[in-house]
Amino acid sequence: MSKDYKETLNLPQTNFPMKANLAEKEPQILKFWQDNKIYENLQSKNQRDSKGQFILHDGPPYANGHIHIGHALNKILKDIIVKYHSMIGQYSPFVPGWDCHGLPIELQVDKSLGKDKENVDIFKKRKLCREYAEKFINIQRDEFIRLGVFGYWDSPYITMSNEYEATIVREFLSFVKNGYVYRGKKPVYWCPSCITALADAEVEYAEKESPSIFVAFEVIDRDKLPVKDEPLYIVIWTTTPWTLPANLALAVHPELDYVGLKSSKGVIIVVKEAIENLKDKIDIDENPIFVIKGSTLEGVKAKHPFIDRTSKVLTADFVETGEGSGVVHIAPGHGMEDYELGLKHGLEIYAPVDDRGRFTNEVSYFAKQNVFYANKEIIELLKEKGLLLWEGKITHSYPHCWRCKKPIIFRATTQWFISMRHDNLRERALEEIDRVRWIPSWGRERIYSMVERRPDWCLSRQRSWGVPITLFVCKNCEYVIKEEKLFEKVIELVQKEGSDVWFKLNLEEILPDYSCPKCGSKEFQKERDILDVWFDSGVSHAAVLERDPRLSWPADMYLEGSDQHRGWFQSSLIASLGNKGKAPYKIVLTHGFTVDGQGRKMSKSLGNVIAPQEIIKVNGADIVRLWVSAEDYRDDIKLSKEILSRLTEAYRKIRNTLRYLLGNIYDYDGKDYSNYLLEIDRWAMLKLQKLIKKVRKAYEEFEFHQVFHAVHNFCVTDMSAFYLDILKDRLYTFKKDSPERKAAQWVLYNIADSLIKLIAPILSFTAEEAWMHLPLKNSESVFHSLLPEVNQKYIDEELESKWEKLIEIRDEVNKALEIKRQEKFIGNSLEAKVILNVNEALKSFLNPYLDFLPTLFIVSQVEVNSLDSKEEGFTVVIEKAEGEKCQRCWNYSPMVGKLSVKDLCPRCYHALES
RNA sequence: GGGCCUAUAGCUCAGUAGGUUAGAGCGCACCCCUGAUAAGGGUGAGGUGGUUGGUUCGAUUCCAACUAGGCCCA
Repeated sequence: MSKDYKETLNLPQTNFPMKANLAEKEPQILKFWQDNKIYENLQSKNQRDSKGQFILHDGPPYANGHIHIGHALNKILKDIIVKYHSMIGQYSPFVPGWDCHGLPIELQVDKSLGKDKENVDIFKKRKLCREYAEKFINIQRDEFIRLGVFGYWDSPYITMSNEYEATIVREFLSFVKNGYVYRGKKPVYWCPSCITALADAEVEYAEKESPSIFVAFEVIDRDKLPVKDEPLYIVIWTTTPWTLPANLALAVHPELDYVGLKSSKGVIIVVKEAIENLKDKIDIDENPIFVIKGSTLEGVKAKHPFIDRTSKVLTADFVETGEGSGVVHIAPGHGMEDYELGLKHGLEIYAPVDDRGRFTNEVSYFAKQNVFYANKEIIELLKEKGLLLWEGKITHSYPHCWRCKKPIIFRATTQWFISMRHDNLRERALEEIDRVRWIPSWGRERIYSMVERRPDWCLSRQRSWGVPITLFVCKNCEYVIKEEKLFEKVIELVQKEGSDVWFKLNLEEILPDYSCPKCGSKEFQKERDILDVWFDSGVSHAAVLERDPRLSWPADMYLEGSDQHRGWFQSSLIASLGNKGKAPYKIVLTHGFTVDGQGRKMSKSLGNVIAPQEIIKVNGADIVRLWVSAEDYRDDIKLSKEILSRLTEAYRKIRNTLRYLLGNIYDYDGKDYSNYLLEIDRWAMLKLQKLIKKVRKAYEEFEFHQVFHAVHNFCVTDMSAFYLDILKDRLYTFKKDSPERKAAQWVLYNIADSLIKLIAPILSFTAEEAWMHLPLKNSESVFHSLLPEVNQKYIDEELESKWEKLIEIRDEVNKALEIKRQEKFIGNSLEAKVILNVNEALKSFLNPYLDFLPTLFIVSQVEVNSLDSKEEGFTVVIEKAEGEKCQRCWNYSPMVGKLSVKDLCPRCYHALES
């Protein structure tokens, strides 16, 4: 019976466990980071001996609900960037923030108040909103921390803090002082029953029956039209007759063909496509007497059907042929498109309808009537005037109030705006857009075209939970008070007490006996509207970048989902441009949205939602982080069970590679053995340099999926399947202190050290855990070390191409071995002897490697013979290895049995000599 | 309906500045090992490059349309 030599081998030893058990391990590492102030120390270290800085400004998530996978994606991407920059020695502080004001929270609070919401005063309501936001800030904070995201979690920025609110007010008033802010009218959703403006989120669409009528507008000037004596009409179609009193224009599509049709009333003009539809409704001759382009109708004047007013024909691209007449009646005070067209052509934003949905006194015939009831009478009047061509009913989707469920109206009300024209704001914004680096590059196109055609920024909301518009307006002449003293005082008060103070503030106390500089009146109205929340987050550059001593203005980067081209990127740009004249960011990086395995959006109704909390519980936060890094974020980001399981496999491979590296350097002494390297060791060092180069470049260019693929490939192909497999023999069987084994350990240490650092920004928990098991390290946390640099000494193109050739030969040998294995001729490759028949060129190439080839192929013997012919390449023959199996190293050798210890080969025999 | 974007093996990604048989890793199948062992190694099978047209001697790579999907508007 042979002796068990296992004890004489140098097998790997490490406490770094194979099984990650991340769900349990990660909280311990979090505690390690907290207890040892790893993040804080990192910041002060990098601030002290900084190699530059990189400021990534956090876009504040809304403090409402738990975080979802999109939040996780966003914060982890930011974290990877911040950690990378920290690990190249740059000062890269991360101050997280939360967006706290706004409708969704107010609605939640309203909901919880139930019927009480009508009676509760504004201070109480705002207090409840504040508490609601606070609750979710705390929840989300814990969830972000759990993901391993580094940052100043104890001192984030909060848009409802007194200081932040003071900045909002200050920035707003600065816009006022600089002349950007004006009061104008704009149609908003309005519920006449609840007597309030509604936000988009409060509008529900439901089926409603409405009148459907065709109305004739008599043409006054017919110079451009080939009709002389007959009456001539332009026909419109509408389902809201009540908007006719506010009609100020007619719109046609410039590109479409319009026709003149003979009818019993005279000639009517409609779009050509409408003939089919109209022939059953109106008595017409289907053969047009003329055809003209919509554009030629532009400027034609028509008579309002029942009001003494002229409506001019305008052209607009939004006109459709659909069910109507191809002519849209335009009431700028009662429709969004109408409004924009009205603005463009300088029409009055006219909406003679009061809070309760009744016509005002200026409307003849229908004053004081509810608009919906007036529909009928308007139709009657049109009939009387002979201008109603057809009347019917239509059931269509119509907006309703989500509270009272009644139909709502679109009604122009007075709002506050930032003018995009003042001081060339729009042009300057476009110029700034071109100075910013957009990643991906199409982001520039997207925001550019949005800014190019966006309307003025409507700043006011008729709501409670937000920062008030802190202005007084003269009741008599609408003059807006802009006294420096007043502004200063308001800012000071908000800074001290928060923006609640506005609602109890009295003008008399600040400006006693003040009278309007314009009209002398002493009556002033305190504005009750609040600011759009986009203004809140838009000024974060001023509230945070500029004022937080840890940060500086402008930011190097803003990083959010691609929806923010319309949102925060734009509000921040405009807010910053108005008061500072420049964009608050140098780079804007956007990512796509999380979708399921089939590329569909995640939604509760589809049941394809995967919560980050679930992944953390089952797989660990590092798997979430690995997912973020593995996916190309510029596109939509897919997440599915299968993707997670693939990632978990990949994670295990990386982890096990680390474990094996650590296991084999347990007795490494830290000395430099680089002079004892074998050629394969230099090859391994070369591969490591290539990896470092590739990974650093990928981080630098924000292409993290390249990091994942490079690292994974390195672990699988270069290490596990090749270098580490070949190295086993040397590590296990050579004398513990032999220079060959020590040289291998020196290489493994280099690889382990570098690999841990390279993955740290992504697999932060695992990297820190591995770092704890790395001997001879010089910092307590991996994050206090710097990423490895490429060592040019090991870049050797010639070596690389030589080894490509050797690996090619090895692949062929493996194929031959596999055939013999399938035939059961051999099992373990060490049972084989490889005979290579090679041509002359290959022979001289292989000559220096003759002794090394068995190691390379992991076989017991290799014989290299010359090919008889002058053929290309080589052939491989597999035979059984000669001699007996050494019981220690398992290599076969004819010498086994010939030594004093019968079951050992000479190499092991000598290795065991003391 | 409009703007921007995406579409390469079951999965995640490469790649071709248009040119011979489109790559990698994972997964899968089969085999080996049992001294990385809820590990490790080997071999192999997988792609009409979303669809349809066009430009070209030649297109996965350029153009257009369509389809599917995403974001933002209407």
